[in-house]
Amino acid sequence: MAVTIKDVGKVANVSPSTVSRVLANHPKISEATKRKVREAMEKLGYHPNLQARSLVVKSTNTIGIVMPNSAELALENPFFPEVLRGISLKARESHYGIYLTTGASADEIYQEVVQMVQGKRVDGIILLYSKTNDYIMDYLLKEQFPFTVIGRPFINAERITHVDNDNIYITKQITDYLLQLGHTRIAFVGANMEMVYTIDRLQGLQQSLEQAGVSFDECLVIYDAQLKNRMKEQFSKLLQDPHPPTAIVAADDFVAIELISYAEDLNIAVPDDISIVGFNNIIIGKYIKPSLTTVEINIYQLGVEAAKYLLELLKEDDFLPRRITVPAKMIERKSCCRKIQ
Amino acid sequence: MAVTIKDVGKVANVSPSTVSRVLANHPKISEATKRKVREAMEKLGYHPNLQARSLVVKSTNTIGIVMPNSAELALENPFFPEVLRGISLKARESHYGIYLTTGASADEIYQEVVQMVQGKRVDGIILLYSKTNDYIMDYLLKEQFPFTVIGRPFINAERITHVDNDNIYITKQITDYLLQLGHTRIAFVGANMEMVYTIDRLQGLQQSLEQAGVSFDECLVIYDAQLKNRMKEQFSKLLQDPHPPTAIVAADDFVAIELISYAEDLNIAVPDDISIVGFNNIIIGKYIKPSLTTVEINIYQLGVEAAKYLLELLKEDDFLPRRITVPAKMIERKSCCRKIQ
DNA sequence: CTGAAAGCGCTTACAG
DNA sequence: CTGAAAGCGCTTACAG
Repeated sequence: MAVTIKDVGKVANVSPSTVSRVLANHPKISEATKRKVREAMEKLGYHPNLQARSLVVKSTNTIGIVMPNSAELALENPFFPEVLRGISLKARESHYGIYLTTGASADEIYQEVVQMVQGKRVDGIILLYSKTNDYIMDYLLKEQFPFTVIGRPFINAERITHVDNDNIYITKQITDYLLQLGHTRIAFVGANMEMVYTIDRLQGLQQSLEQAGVSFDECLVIYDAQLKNRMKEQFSKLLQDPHPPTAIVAADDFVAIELISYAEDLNIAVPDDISIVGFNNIIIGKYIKPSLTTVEINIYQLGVEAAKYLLELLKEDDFLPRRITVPAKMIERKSCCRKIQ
Repeated sequence: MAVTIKDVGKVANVSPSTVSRVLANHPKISEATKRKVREAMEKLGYHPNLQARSLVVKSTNTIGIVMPNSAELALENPFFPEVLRGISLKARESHYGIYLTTGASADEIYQEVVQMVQGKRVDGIILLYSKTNDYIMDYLLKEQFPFTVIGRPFINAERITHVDNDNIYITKQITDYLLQLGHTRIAFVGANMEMVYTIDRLQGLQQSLEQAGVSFDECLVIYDAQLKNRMKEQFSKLLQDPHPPTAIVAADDFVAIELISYAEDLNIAVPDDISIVGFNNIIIGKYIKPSLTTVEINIYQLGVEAAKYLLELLKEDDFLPRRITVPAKMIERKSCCRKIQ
């Protein structure tokens, strides 16, 4: 059915071995026979069967990407396509393909990863997120399977190559900024304590407050879990605190925009009554009113670096684990202002 | 190195053939030896090599997804993750994996598709978009390679299984709605004539106008190409028309939101001075002011159906091409109102 | 119910 | 510079 090296060998009057060698552009094959063989390929419309090659060379030239749980709406935000764009760039440069995980639950994802790894579907894996309690990472570590992580591994970080923003530092900067605007009651809304980046950001917040001698109030942290479809309620409750916050650090721009909308409904002015800052710098943040102060975390770059180092790791035997920090930067717009006394 | 069926055969005292058969849960193998073999697998941590299996059964159990050109920022919008969620669901149900195209240009994508197909990396393909001039579709058709399309194929639609909204109809409905609000000067902003869905939507607009005896003005169509970073300029130019539009159909919610923002800058009130309707029903549309009237196109469902029919197509030999229409529905919110005389 | 053999389409020492 | 042979890890007629 499909045309194989045998067929082109027959046409070119050489052995299959020779065909295989010109495929690899082996230096010891004469130009003459290379030409002859290539003509035959052309004529027959030959294309190598990648599966067969993979089987013998024990490498698939594809990298597996583990996406977050697709059941969650986390995917609505543009993190995913953007990081994929970055990964694609590097993968393409090295002629690697991309295989995707699709699981809707942590267990399903785990099963798929095992399949990828043991089924020899991919040469390496990029984990698109880092959770506190991740048996996928444990598994890959145990199998000594090549992988890199976007985010900070909660444990074994020194053994795992990962690329991340300095979430502690950038959130400290943001908080410093809010403090400097006179805010001392600063809430954190949308905290998902399963995600390591949340932990880091909260820590940055606390560090900043501590350094400024402002006490950190646990009540001002609104967790993701409490939020499920009840953000508005939680938000108005927050505002009824005897000492309500005058500034909010939102988990991401989506949360921020939602809060801004509720504020309007509740007759709270942003930024006059309450300052709000988001994360991720989604395009729309520029267009809403007030335009959103946020953090550019360079998602694309996170993808690029994660792929780049995975590929290096696949090439070198003596690759040492490392941490790559992608710069994040506050984008000051109009959703924060000086606290009004 | 890796454990193979030979190894488990040895441990279980059976031939490799038998191991292979219990792997396939072949009915003619006795329960006793099945148990024995499975124990051996367990003990050795055996996992089948999918590559090897694929090579002989000539099927990879993976579907290829052709994404739009990743160079464009089209990916910022949540269409992609959402459609992927739908495809994933069906793929997972049938134990299919997902292989992704990553090309940054049409040519690159074409090369990757050829690789997927000829390299036997995937069993079938889902095209995530439909363009007017698509040599990828021609190629797949010529190769008789199984594929489905999200969107209406511009040519050969009757030979290609595709899933789409009825873009003509829904846009006609939207336009009827605007007409009924008293608008007769209706612009269309962000038209990308390469995309078949744009063509259909424009057609729906025209049909509606025609039916209402309102003349269609070519000048009120603003093309994507003219828009590159100059939407604000184009928009204000549009408003300076002797007969400026009082309503706008935007190519998608992103464009709509951007327009709303510019309107504010230009001191034009939405919806009082100008009504705006978008497409896709992105989450944020609910939260901006004014909340966005838009069209729910059921992206997730588009993905589900595209995958479902691709899988059927792969199973049946006598599968007939068909068109699946996913319902779209206008979501009326606050960005449109009756024309003020 | 199970095994021996051939083969999927390629690569790669080994020889010459 | 090139070919014959073995082998990657599996499946599947064919036989018994």
